[in-house]
Formats: sequence, structure tokens, C-alpha cells
Amino acid sequence: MTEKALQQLKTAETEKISHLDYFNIGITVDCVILGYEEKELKVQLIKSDMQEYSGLYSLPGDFIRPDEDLEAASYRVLKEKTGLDDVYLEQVRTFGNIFRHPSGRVITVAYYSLIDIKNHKLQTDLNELHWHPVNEIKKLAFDHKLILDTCLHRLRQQVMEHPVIFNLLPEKFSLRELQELYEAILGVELDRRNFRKKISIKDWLLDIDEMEHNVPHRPGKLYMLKKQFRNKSVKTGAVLQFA
Amino acid sequence: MTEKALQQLKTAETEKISHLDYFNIGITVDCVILGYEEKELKVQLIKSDMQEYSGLYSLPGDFIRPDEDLEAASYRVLKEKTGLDDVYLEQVRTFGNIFRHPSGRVITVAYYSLIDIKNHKLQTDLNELHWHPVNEIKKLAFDHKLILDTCLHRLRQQVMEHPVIFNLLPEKFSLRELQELYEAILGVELDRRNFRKKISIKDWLLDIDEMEHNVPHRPGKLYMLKKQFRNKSVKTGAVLQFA
DNA sequence: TCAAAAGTGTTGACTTTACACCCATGA
DNA sequence: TCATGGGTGTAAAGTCAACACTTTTGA
Repeated sequence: MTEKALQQLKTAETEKISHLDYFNIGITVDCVILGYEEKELKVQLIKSDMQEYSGLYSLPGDFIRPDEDLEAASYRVLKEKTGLDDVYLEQVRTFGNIFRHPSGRVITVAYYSLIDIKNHKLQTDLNELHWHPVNEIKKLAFDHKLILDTCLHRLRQQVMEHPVIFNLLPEKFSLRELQELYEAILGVELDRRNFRKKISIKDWLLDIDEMEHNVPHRPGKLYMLKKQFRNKSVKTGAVLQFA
Repeated sequence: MTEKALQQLKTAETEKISHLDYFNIGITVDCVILGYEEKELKVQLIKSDMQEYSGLYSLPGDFIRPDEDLEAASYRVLKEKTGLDDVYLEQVRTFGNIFRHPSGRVITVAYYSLIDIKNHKLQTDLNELHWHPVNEIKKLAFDHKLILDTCLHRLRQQVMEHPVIFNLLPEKFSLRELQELYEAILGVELDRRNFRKKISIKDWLLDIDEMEHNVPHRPGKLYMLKKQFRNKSVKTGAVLQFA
């Protein structure tokens, strides 16, 4: 490369200046925080504090700080809203329609996370966030209904392929609880015998030789997810298919 | 809601001002433009014009304009680089590590698109973009190798579930070409008889009663993708599984 | 003793895989 | 006539879906 050609190359410094005009789009993360309780999938929502969407709920989110990674921003939102940090978190999609936010041009990166609602460290009264059954949500502020639906769609794909669903359950759970959770997420009924066969083939579970307590019927065995499958984001794995 | 409470709600106008500090992150789209030629999957790359990455290739991309949607930005990049507009395009993931770009904080939304290289409208000499076989790419500027790999991973998922692969082929193609393309993308060898059976079950193809020409062997029949499957982005569909 | 859920196998239907021969064409 | 790929079916293995009865516990 000649010296002249070298001079014509942009440097980080010159490009920074020439592109300053474009540094005027806001960028946020929005978190679809999902939990499971009373046989229902629930999501954390907050009353929108924008006049334009007064009365509607919205997803928790925040602007990304210039010195923070995308994942760090969504972990920060999660930590601020739930008090939890060691949670499953996954990027789903970025939403950037021009008029999606009344304050101006704001592009948002959507994440979903899976929470064990019964976790004793979970603090949802820190804020004005509350759990809402996802099946009862008809309308949200901004494009948050679309974001929620996109995350739920992704979640359905993920639970069929990876052992992520366990992030929604307590450490110890029965096969009935697990099956009911699959049914809640997928919106189908599953055959108990076939379900147990398929789960057993996966070899995800550890039989801890404990039983349920305080159930008004014959107690079931309790299981834990094997350590090697306790991931906080998806890498790879085999496919799980139900009838 | 009381009048006082109403006054405490943010308006779009007040929020815009309070958040101005955050409007200092650059946001771009990067396009993984894929084509298929000589039994190889290829991607369009340009010599990086940044001194920091001198000698390396990078993906085409550009800053998103404040008045343009994400998809519009990636279509614009595509149109500028290839001259094509009616192409398959899909968002894959957003990359936003703090130091991914030497010019400053730049978050990029990655898209991949599928191009018929033999399309007569394709103009790749408009720019300094050229086709590179994806299997020969070891290193790219920025985090573009990671972006490329992520897109290829998504592409492999998509071709198993949706009839998107046809965007890489000419309008009329033989079953051999189609099978070789699947093999190139998935990196596996497929059994010819089983492949044809599975494709036939999908009922994606129209037998147009034409034959190949100028092949040094018995010519095969030509097919077209049925109109109802000619989508320029993925919606839904059944799963295709190979041996 | 009743209600509720736990736990457990088999069969038939379907899907997937492995595999080989003759045919049509161009060189 | 040779080389190349086109075109086609079957059988065995594996997977999936449907289905019922006995057991255990708490109330």
C-alpha cells in the first residue's frame, strides 16, 4: 500500500467526527421478565409514566449507557427491578420503527429473562412492577405488545430445543410441575406417560430421592436439573418434541 | 387520576430533553449478503477502509438515518451495494460490545440477505464488494467474523424450517442444484432418494415441464418454487428434517 | 373410603434411514 | 461406449401417539 493510499484511509478519529450527525438516535433495552406461578406464565409490567400512554402498562427498560455492553444494560435493568442477578437472559430482537416512541427516535433491543418467582431473593416491591398473566394482556404501551409476543414466540422455540424452562422453576420440582409448565408455555395438553418418557430420555434430571410435601394427594418425587445444563443463556443442544 | 398526578407524568417533550445525554451512541446496520455459486456459499465483503483494520475485509454496513426504519436502512445498504431490492432480508441479532468499533460506541443490527448471484440485475462492480466463499474466511475486521458466523447459524436453522433457500437459486432449478445447495449450507451429504422424497412431501415445488440444457450428462427436470412460498422474510412453516 | 394425582408399558402408525439398478444424454 | 448424473422403491429400524390400571397419600 502506498503512503498516499494510507493517508486516504479513514482513522477512528476522523470517522468519529464525520459521523457525529448520526449520534442522535436513542437506544434502550427492554426486558420481558417472565415468571411462572399458579400454572400461569407471568410477566413483569409497570404502569407507563408517559402521558401519551397513560393507563397502559409497559415493559421495564432503560437507555443503554455509553460505557456499558448490551447484556450489561439488561442485567442492570433486571437487577434494579427484581434484585436478582444470576438469571437466564437472552436477546431476542431489536425494534426500531421510526415512530415507536413518542419522545423521538428510540431503537430498543429486547431481552427476555426467566425468573423463579418463589426465589426468596426476588424483590418486586422495589418498584411499581407487578406480575401479570401473559394470557390476559391485550394491549401495552409503545410497541411492547409486539415485543412481548416476539419474546414468547422465541421462548416456545427455545423450550423445545434447550433445557431453559428450569429457570422458571424452583431448584427442586416434581414432574407434574414441569409438565404443567411446558403446557402453560406451549399452550397444549401433554400426555403424562409420553411426557415422562421424553424427559427421561433427555437425561436432564437428577433424582434427588425426595418427595413433595403438603400436597392433598399422593406426593411425587422431586428432581433437580443436572448441573451441566444450568446455563444462563442458550448455547446448543438437542431437540425435544411433544405429541 | 388527579390533575397533580397528571402533571407529574413525563411527556414526550420533557423526556426528550432529559435523555439527551444518552443520544451519543452510534447505531448501524451490517449486512451479510449471501449468494451461492459453484457449489459454494459466498458472502459479499469489502476491504476495510479503516486504518485500524487495514488489509482485512469487512461486511457492508452503514449508519442508520434518524428518519429511516431498521429494515429500510438494511434495504438501502443492499440496494446501494448490489443494485437489488426485491430480496430476502432478515434481522439476526444486535451486537453492541463497548469496544467493538474503534471510532467509538457503535451498536450494530445484523441482517442477512439471500441473493441469486446469477440474477442479471445484480451489480457487484458498483463498489469494491466481492464474493468470498464463506468457508475460506478466517478473520474479518471488527467483530464481523462473529456476525457472519451468527448469521450462518441462523441460516442453517431457517433452511430446516422454511422455504427460504430458494432465494439463493435462479427462478428455475433442478433437484440436484437444490440438494447441493442444502448440502453446502448444512455441511452434510444427503441421500438423493430420501432428499427427493422429503422435498416432494413439502409440496413447495412446481413442475414446469422443462429440462436442463448444456449439462454433460442426462438433463434433469427444472422446477420453480410455488408462488405462495415466495416470501422475502420468514413467517412460519413446518420443519424439514434430513438424514 | 374417597378424591387426587403418581407411577408405569404396549401396540399400531408413522417417519426415517439405508441401499442398487436401469436410463438418458453429451463427449 | 463411456462417464455422469437422473430417476425411482422397499424393507428394517426407530420414533411417536394413543391409551388404562394400580398405587399412595391426605382429607
